[in-house]
Amino acid sequence: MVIIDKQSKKPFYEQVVLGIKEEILQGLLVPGEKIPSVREMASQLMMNPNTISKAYKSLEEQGVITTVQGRGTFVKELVVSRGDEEKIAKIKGKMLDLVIEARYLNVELPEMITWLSEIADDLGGTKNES
Amino acid sequence: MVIIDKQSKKPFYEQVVLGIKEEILQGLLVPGEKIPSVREMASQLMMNPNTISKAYKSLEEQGVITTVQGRGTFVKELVVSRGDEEKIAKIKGKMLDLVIEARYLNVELPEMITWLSEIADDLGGTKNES
Amino acid sequence: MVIIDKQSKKPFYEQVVLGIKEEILQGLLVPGEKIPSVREMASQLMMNPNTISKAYKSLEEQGVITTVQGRGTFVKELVVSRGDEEKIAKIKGKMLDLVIEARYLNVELPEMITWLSEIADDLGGTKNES
Amino acid sequence: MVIIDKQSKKPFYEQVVLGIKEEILQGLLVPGEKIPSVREMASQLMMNPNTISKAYKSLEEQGVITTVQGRGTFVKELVVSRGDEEKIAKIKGKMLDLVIEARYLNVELPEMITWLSEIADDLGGTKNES
DNA sequence: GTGGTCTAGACCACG
DNA sequence: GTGGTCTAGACCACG
Repeated sequence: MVIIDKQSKKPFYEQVVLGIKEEILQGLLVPGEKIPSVREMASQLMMNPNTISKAYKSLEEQGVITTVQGRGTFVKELVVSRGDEEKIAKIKGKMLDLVIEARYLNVELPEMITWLSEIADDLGGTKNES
Repeated sequence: MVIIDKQSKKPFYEQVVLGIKEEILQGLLVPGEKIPSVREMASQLMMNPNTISKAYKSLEEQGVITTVQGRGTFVKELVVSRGDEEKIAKIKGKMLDLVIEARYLNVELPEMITWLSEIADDLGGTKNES
Repeated sequence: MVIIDKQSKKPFYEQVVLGIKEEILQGLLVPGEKIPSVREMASQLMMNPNTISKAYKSLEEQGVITTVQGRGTFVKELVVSRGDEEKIAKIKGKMLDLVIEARYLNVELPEMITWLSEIADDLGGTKNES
Repeated sequence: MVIIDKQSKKPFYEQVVLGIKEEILQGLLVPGEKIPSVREMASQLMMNPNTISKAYKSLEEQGVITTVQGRGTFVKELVVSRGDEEKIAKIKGKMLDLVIEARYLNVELPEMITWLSEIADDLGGTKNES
């Protein structure tokens, strides 16, 4: 169940997108599985259906889910193909920003590596076999 | 010299803030050193002085630089004191988001650790001696 | 309702900041309560929205209010944690300045203590129960 | 000897004005005493003579010192006559601002009264007899 | 409708 | 010349 932080600066729809991706990586959602309809999800999370719709559209564009008219929305096979070097560069850039901010909070490299490992554990190991 | 990506989603003033913090961590700017005036920086980066002013204000609030009475703006002594656990938690959260996105680009943990190390090198190691 | 003294040397946005803090301490604004939008406040006080925005930003950085995704701005739970000795020292310094000026207006210590008490009363006593 | 904090936000000339008033209240400077010339003071404090000049002008307008052409600058008799209710109201207003800020740093009334007493002691008691 | 960002341009105090 | 404040007005993302 995706959790929305209403206090967060991150837009709701982005939180939904990331939350679903996280559940897939964790194996809580498996390929082929049906996810709640826009309206169901909206009422579950107490949010505006438009917001959920926006999130689902984004996930569909990213190839993470697929919508079948009148049937529902389903998790797609997780195929990740290395390739978009531009997107990877962006992530690296964001990582640099995080490291800069962390330094100013007196957090050093070894600790950040520990964080990474913990996060990777949370997501179910390097290889995610469901 | 701070570089601004006019295409980036990140606000200009935040890019300036991060850019200056980066230069300090790299030792390119040292405590006591004068940084360009608001107007100079604005013309260098082809931006409005108000935008630079906003960045400098933010840096001052964060204790990174200090402004002296019509004389200019200076880099402060770098004192980082562990403490703000709330901010640290936020960074951890952003790290999780990055890892999720990275996974979908087929980037795994070992590679991200390598990135971290490279970034840390770029910033001059754990202890930054100028 | 915050009152702005257009004659004052104190910047408008600082007056707004202090005015809102005062209303919170007085219990006129309670945690969770929505405060007027930037535009509303601007038109109420006959000021430019940018000025109000600056005040709200400052209050948010100070942890006094919080902004929620296009929904508005809300008063945060009032948590004051002793700690920033540097800021406390600054206030002490300002108090010294006030005492010096007061002396030159023939106002002595007992009278200033009376003022303090009156002010504290106005703010609802030591413990402010809403 | 007046001390100037070059880091302070308070204008240099105001620091000089307050510093001299403080020394008079403390009895370190007594009526009739000659204070250093603008140039002397400027070199002592390592400041621009224009800044000292501005401070002396302000003190003269306030009736604190008097300048005799070719003779020098002297401390005047300390006559404080209650009267300017407007100025007193301003000080009260600033006191309110200080109390608000103090509250947000978890400093309560009794502590502020202690501060006041300490400050009054530093200035040589309620009645300053030299 | 909400706040966030940015530009343009003006005026000000300080040194 | 320096930064600080303010207005006016524009455009944007989010919900």
